[in-house]
Amino acid sequence: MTQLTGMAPDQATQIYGMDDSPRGKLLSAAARLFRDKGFDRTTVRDIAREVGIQSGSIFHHFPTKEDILFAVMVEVIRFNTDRLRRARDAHSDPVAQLLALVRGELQSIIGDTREAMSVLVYEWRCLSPEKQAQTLALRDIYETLWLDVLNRLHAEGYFSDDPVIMRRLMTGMSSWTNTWFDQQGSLRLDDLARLIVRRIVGEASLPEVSST
Amino acid sequence: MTQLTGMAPDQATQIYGMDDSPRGKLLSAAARLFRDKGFDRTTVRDIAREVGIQSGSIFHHFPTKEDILFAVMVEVIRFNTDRLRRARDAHSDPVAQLLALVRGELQSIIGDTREAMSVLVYEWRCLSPEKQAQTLALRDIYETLWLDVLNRLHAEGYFSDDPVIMRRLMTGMSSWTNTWFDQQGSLRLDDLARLIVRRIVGEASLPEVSST
DNA sequence: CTTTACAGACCAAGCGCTTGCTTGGTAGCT
DNA sequence: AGCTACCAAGCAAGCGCTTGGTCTGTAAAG
Repeated sequence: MTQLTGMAPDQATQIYGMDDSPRGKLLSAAARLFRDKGFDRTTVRDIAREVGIQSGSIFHHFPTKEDILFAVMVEVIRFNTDRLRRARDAHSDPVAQLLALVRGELQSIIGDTREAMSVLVYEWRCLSPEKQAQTLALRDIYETLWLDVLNRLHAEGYFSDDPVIMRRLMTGMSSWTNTWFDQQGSLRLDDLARLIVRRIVGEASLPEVSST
Repeated sequence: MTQLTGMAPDQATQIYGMDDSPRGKLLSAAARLFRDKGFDRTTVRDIAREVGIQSGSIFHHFPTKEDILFAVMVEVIRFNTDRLRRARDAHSDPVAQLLALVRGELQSIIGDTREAMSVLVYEWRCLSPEKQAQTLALRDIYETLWLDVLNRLHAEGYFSDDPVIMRRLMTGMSSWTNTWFDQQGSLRLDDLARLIVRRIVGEASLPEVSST
């Protein structure tokens, strides 16, 4: 009666980028719990209960609890790097590209992958140094996407300050939104994205139409 | 031989705003450990070892481990609210006031109280709901300081967007600096403050002289 | 078309260790 | 005499993880 594969245990509260295999469901549940209670306060028994199996059965899928956290992080970085790459490639104008990047990042932070993203920010130090290094390598790819666009904007005179520092200020603005942005509120994600871009390129003309 | 009061156990690595009483030393050590390892991964035995006493003796000063975390947070909010109030009162021009606030906040995040401040951001959910509410009340006072100045700037036409949202973007930029700012690096804290203020009020004239 | 083999998904029980915290008592200062 | 600061020992609970076994679906072998 309790084969996980064949049935929907509670609701299929599944996080984007994670499939509906036993492993994927485990990752979705773990991501949500890690976000809500933190990695350390989440027990393997919690995760097991959420998915509907015994705590010991977790270790049929992952060697350690830390590996679950690691898998969540790797999965979400990969997924969002892809998303950002697609968003950028949809435009040629660098301002439009920056707007697309911001929109994509906001989507990941307050949209479909918000659980896993906030885990990425807040549970970083729960990883062993080796796994931290591996995650960092993936993050570098992600950051290169940003710096390419920002460097071009800088070269074309859209702003005068150091692009690296501008990116850091943007990261701060974006990642903090997970503490206050209300999906139901009157501020639309797209408007917020424009607001942030305007902090960087000033009141220069922003394209009117929006696209994915 | 091991009375904590009468001797310096390691070095007096003491955090601003916390005195050199047994309680104060405990809080300083705890803040640093909480920052480095996180609240949950820090054991009362860790804190005790750092201070040079037995783990059980901790509970002569605090009823529970959570109360240590709570005390760290209350102490640092109080200290930094005072600092910001003084910074604001040193100026009458609203742009200069905003700059002073940003400088003060950066000082708290990457300067003297950086350990305790990052605990405030990252270990928030380790508090019980009641204690969270108490801390929130203190934070409201802190935030009112900001909104008063931002509202005035808004009214005087220095920027056109919602002051509340501007403050949130600023909070993000500021708090994120604790992940990247290098005290030894070439970027001075004061320059960073000006950079941030310029994101809000644009290229409007910033005062040249700096003051505490 | 059955039989046999096997791997993936899971259970029931529990081991060894760490954790926050308690208890009962002592040393020194005022 | 009493208070503050501490020690030495240890308890109960919870933790990550292990072990040995069961069930089920799939697929090749006979």
